[in-house]
Amino acid sequence: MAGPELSFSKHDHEGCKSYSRDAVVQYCAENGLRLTASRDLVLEILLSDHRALGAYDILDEMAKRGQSAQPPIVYRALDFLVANRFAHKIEHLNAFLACGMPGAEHSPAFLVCNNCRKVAEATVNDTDALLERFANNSGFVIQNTVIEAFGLCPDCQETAE
Amino acid sequence: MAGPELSFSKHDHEGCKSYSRDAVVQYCAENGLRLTASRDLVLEILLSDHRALGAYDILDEMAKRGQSAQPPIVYRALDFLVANRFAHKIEHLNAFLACGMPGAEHSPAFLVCNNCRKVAEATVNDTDALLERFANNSGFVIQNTVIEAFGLCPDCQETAE
DNA sequence: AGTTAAACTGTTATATTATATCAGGAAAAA
DNA sequence: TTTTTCCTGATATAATATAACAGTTTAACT
Repeated sequence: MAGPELSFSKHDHEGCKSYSRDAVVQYCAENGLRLTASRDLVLEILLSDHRALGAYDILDEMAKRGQSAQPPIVYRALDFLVANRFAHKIEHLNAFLACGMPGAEHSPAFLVCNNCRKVAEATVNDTDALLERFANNSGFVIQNTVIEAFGLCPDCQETAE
Repeated sequence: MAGPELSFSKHDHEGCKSYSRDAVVQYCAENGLRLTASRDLVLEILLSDHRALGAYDILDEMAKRGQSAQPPIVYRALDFLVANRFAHKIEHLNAFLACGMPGAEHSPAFLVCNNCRKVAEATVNDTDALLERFANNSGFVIQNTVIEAFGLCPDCQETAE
């Protein structure tokens, strides 16, 4: 397993955001995808923190920014972002976050803080291999995986003490 | 990873059901838990197949059996069954299934068929170890995991051909 | 047994998450 | 410039899940 395990650490988040957004813009250009205004806005909101946001949280944030919209706008944007791996859904929370390696073919795994909702993303080749082995034993063919671990991030462990 | 990878194979399902239900009854007796009528009914419905059912599917089935009820009845029963590991939730589907090793302390992983919704359950000590290692690197403490793989079971692969 | 406390049920209402549908507009392709 | 495709805007509604509260059953205690 490998990945930019930065989410829980202090880091240059402005750089982090612009790096990710640039990657999305480039990927769209190379693949004939349209990063329209509403998609870009939702992406921008997700990129503002390494935290999982519900669709209606995003709607609230859009309203705060003077760009209020109806649910289908957000869900369509999220469908686009998730389909192209610019964002991921945390199934257990029905919440979304921006991807750490936008566009790249990968099977993500997540560490999600139960307290602050911050999320660290990693790729999970080894875990995948393990699931693959189990699947092969049963003759099952895996198409996609959901791997989410919940617990406490370093900061929230301290707070709890 | 190990587990009773029977779900996709033909097997003595009557035996399978009664084995599981007996295990639940015994566990409840040993731990002062009450398998009340509504909990038992929901368990019975879940045990009828190795398939994930939505809460409202369960309500429909209760109605068919002349035991119609309101949503809170089912959600409370599911809360009880899941809290005591007699059932699990497939997060990606918002659906539930009976546990293959009721009451036993375990971190389950699932293979879920996208076509027929059948589910095989396994325990994932190795995968857990892997997530643990990643978590430890980040100073994250895992409390629980969601591991779900989606794809095609052997039968549905044949059908698709 | 009688009393109390705890846990469970039944019911209504409502919150939360997500999608169907359809008219219209912008962008790209032909 | 016409056509087609994709995207938006808006309304309505579907699907999933919980809050709240009165009443009942069960268990625990005396």
